[in-house]
Amino acid sequence: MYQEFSEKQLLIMEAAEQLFAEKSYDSTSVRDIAKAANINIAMISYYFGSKEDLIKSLFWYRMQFMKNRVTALIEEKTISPLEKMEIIVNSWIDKIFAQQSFHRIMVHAQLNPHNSTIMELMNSYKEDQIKQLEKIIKDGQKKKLFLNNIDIPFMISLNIGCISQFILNIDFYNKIYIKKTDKNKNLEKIKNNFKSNLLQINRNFLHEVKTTK
Amino acid sequence: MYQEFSEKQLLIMEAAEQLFAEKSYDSTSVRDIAKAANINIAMISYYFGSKEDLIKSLFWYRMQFMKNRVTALIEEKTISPLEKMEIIVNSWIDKIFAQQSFHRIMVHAQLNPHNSTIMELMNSYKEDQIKQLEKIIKDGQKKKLFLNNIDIPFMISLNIGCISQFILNIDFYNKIYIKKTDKNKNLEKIKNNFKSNLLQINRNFLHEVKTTK
DNA sequence: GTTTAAATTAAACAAATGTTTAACTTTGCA
DNA sequence: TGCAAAGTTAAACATTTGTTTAATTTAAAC
Repeated sequence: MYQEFSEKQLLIMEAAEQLFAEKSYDSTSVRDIAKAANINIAMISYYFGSKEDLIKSLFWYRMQFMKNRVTALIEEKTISPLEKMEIIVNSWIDKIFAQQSFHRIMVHAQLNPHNSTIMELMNSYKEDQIKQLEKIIKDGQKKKLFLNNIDIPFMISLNIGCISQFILNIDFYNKIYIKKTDKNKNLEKIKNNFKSNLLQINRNFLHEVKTTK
Repeated sequence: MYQEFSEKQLLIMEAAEQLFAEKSYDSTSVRDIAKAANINIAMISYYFGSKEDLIKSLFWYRMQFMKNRVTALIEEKTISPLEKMEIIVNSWIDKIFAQQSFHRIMVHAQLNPHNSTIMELMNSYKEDQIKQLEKIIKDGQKKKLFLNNIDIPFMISLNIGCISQFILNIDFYNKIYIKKTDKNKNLEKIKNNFKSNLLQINRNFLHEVKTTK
């Protein structure tokens, strides 16, 4: 199932995405979307069929970007399992940072699943993520680089939860940083800082020796 | 501002809580609540004034339970900073596990803030949590037990995010555990397992030496 | 320039929403 | 027993919701 979207459709989808992220799907009316996209209400039904089909299209569209295509990387033999893990975690952070609005909508959809199509898209995405990390960890365990008693479900909820929480409260944490360091860190700095922290956590958990500083 | 609730009010609030957690505040109609609580629609306005005031009351009621009263613990001199940190983190996990439905509503409210009263209740709760952890960490640093360059905002998003993610997807992770260990762990076991994992993470991050096993 | 399809519009539609009304039952107390 | 307050009810209220209609404009093809 491949789908192209016209410019007009993309315009509507992007207006809807912003509103869904701000006020949730349920609290956003088609009239809100029409106003934001500067189009007539009827155009939403005309182009997508219904409000429900609009968010389905949005999920389908954004998921293409979110999905990782890293099966080649995982099989790669010149890169160590630890480096692979770091590449995966980094790509998670990059993608979620790049798609903050959509990520909010995803969290919302996960919290209150009201559409099976969307759930299926998200579950397949989640399972992909888990399989990636799992393969790498098991490979590292086989090579005696990682501990054997790693709690993989925990490790995944640790990573996903931590990234998610940080994104959803980025303004809040930025405010704390300003209060502490007395200067406004820009987003890129915050992101890199976050990355190195999370990677350190993962290395420790996998039993890499801590590089004291 | 102290407030008591009658049995009837509690009945309505608990029915509403369940529905809000399942379908979100916006997707739950007063008719849904009335049906679930087995009362007439008008009773919600009668007892609470409005649907909005109902959820405000619910927040006020549940927040009393969520709030920690541990200032005494923090000042306590016979308990080490590390032990204090573990007590705090454990109490977070216990409380969120005990109030899963309400916790979902809190996450929702955080994602889509639509009421300033609720936001204020939640922010004061969040700030309390942060101050607790911060005091303990700074005390540990002064006593040379913890590293000095601890990123406290990161550590908080790590803990809160990880707990939150785990709770919201507990069915999902339980399914993974069943697939892996081939037996259904009960909730208490899962919780204790989660606790020891998260505490280990925190100890590592604070620079405690890893207790290899 | 005419014709045909696509795009756009304002208006209307039924259904669902939160809240209020006004009538009634029940309860507690003198 | 009588009475006032509290509790409860079904019905009605005005809005808002997503969607459809039917008419009109725009665009492209011949």
